Amino acid sequence: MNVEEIIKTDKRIALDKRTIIHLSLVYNKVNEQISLALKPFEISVQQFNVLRILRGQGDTPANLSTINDRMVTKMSNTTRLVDKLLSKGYVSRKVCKINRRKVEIKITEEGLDILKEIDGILFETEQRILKNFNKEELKELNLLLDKF
Amino acid sequence: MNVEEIIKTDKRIALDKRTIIHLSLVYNKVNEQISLALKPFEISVQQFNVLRILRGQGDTPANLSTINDRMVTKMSNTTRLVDKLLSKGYVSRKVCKINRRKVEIKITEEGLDILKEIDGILFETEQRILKNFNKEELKELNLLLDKF
DNA sequence: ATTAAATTTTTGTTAAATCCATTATTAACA
DNA sequence: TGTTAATAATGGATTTAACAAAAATTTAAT
Repeated sequence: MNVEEIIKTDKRIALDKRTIIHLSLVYNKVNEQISLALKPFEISVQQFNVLRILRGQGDTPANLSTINDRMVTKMSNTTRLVDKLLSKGYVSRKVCKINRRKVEIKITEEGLDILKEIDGILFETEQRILKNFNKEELKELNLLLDKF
Repeated sequence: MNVEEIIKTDKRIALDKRTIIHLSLVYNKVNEQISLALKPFEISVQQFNVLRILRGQGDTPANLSTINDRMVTKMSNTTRLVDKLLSKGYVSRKVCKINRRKVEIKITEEGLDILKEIDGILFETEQRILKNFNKEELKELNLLLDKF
């Protein structure tokens, strides 16, 4: 991916600016491919992420703020994201007995099933996205990303 | 930024998966800071990008597909993005005489003025976002991003 | 010249994100 | 205990995005 070519400019862009544009372009591209991979399952990247978080929780039910924390997204949205997953039968929700302000959200068997299906496709997609990298380069990239 | 810490997991994540999650986290963080910097100007990142593209065009007016090309976003949105900028007086739009399907979009003086204002703030924001990088690291990062 | 095809932009519809206020419950504490 | 503050989640209103289809115009083809 060549930044200047994509945004069709002949001017030299300052390294800082270029880095941030570069990052956006790459993220867009990656996101596009992942959305596409999820499309047959009629699930959005966000919904998928919530499911993944819930699976990660094991038997411990998660409440909305926990999900929200792990998501870097806005709470008000998370409520409705969970609504969507609920209506698809992928999660269950009930009020927490100990603290009735909280809700306990758990992934259902159906949720686990669809995640299992998605896992394979997603793995392939990730491989494809990263096909030009060797292991060392990936490590290096992760180290650099840590600096943000 | 430590991935495992942010998404609060103790499991080891495969390098490929980790890279992609890492990228999303970084992008989100960056985007958040830039949106915040633009907020006082009541302009969205997308709108700002359009303005920047138009400034890059100099006197050559751009049509919608040109803008769209340089944006990695969907066309149907671009029309309405330009509508917004038009209503704020930052761009002008008229039908192209030679090919009446096309529109000619140009940035106005007001548009240039606000861009000039934003430039400074954005520069600071970029510096802040990248404060942990030295020049070599940025170059390295850009090289790695090219591999996507 | 007439019709079909392609290009460029717009519009309608629906879904998703964002902002801000509100409700419900619990915690703090004078 | 009663009052205020803090926390957790929800809901309404508005923007923005995504998808599909339509409208307007030009190009190509017979």
